[in-house]
Amino acid sequence: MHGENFMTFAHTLGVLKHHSMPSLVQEELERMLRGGVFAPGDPLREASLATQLGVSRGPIREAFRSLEEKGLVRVEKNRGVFVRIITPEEADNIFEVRTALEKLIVSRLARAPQDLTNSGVPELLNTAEKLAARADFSGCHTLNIQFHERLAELAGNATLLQTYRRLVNELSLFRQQAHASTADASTLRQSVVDHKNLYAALVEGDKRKALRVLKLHVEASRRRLKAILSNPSNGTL
Amino acid sequence: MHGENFMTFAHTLGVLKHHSMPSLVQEELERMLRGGVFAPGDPLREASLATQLGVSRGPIREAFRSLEEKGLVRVEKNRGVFVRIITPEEADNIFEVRTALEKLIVSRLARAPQDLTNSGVPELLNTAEKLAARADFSGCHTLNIQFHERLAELAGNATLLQTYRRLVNELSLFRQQAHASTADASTLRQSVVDHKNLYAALVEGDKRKALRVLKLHVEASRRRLKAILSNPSNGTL
DNA sequence: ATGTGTCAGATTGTTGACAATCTACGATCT
DNA sequence: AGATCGTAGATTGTCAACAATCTGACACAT
Repeated sequence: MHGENFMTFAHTLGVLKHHSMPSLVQEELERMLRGGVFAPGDPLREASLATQLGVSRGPIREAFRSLEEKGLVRVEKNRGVFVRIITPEEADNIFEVRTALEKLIVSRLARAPQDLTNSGVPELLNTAEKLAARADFSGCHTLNIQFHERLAELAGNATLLQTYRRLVNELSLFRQQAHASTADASTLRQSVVDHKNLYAALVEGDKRKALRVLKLHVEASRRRLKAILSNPSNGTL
Repeated sequence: MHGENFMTFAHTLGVLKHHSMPSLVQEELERMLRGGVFAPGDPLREASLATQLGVSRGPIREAFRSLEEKGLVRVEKNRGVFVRIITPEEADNIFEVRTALEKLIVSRLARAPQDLTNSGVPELLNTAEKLAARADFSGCHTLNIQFHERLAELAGNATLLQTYRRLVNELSLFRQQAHASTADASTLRQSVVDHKNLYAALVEGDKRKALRVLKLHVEASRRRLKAILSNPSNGTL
């Protein structure tokens, strides 16, 4: 009880100490953008957001600058900032770069399999498997994304992780825009299988095999992306 | 004469139309950061920069946000923003990611050699060769960087280009910090030779050869980076 | 009808002032 | 002497007001 209070206290203390108002605003806006609160191309009005979030326009404008650099919004001088519209072609570009980074992630991990012990990845995969069986598609999809993110963390290269996150962020914006549902049972189940195979290859330190599994996994994803490209509404990423 | 005036007019018009004050401030600060006006870890004072650049603190703060996201400065709440210090280990991390991107760049170009026609790359390389012969090390080094940048542009993937630029930017900050001189004759000459070989392989569409040349080129760079890592002062990138 | 000019409202761009916080220095106490 | 506290100056964080710009509608001329 006491400890719990202390934890929350320490947490709020940390928030106050390190997170400035603009960065909190930025995080909230990112949540809203990823969550699909805004439609693609929608204008983000400074005044409205300011009153909505209980701050003045200054912090909002600062957050906009970060979000622009992150590729989540587009800024037009004297006109406003808008939710970035990611075309299927751009999504494909982002996807290609992300793939290059994932190759690097897998290469690094296969070279240092000991980093995977006590990483919590097997538990993650088992949970994902259960959720897939239970037909909890949204939850399973979240865990699948977490799997890749976790590997990026474990690769032990901060720049790699940061760059990877940036691209995933942009892709999630596209996913939102494309109304890509995540409710395809066989796709999700296959993803979990791929992930298990990939992880197995990594703990064995078998780099070639890991890269081969990754390649197949990524190609399947890309096919689904291409499918969305040809049929704009309704798809599965 | 008339046309010249029109060009400059159109240019200033474009600047006024698309570049806001904060973005101009940002570009100027980037120039200063890359140019080594500040020492690593130096604080960037809002008030001083504001008067120096003739604007108020608002635009400065907005520019800071972009620069932070770009990885050029570090922001500490209530303490200020500081020129980012890139450790040799971080530089190595950045270098590794950049290498992964360059592989992708080379792969794409080898797959579409027609994009290289009328790209101005051969002229670039010839000029670099002349400058190397003339012992204009700084100029040659600039052209060598332009060569890689040009390839990144020609690869035809906007995300790839943007990500690549970001990493090169951070590395140039490190180069500045490490006092890495660019005045090594044999290194520069070898770089030009590597670049010519790489370009030749690309126009032939020989992907395997291009990747092999790139690998050797990059490994040489990495060796120089490692040398700096062990002997902090004075090195050549 | 089409195009042009003007004007009001809305929105962004910028500024200066004020509040909150940090830093450095010196006074005070042990 | 050394440590601690408190205060003054400097610096960042936030805000509200003002200026510049854009948008859309309406009147007017062609």
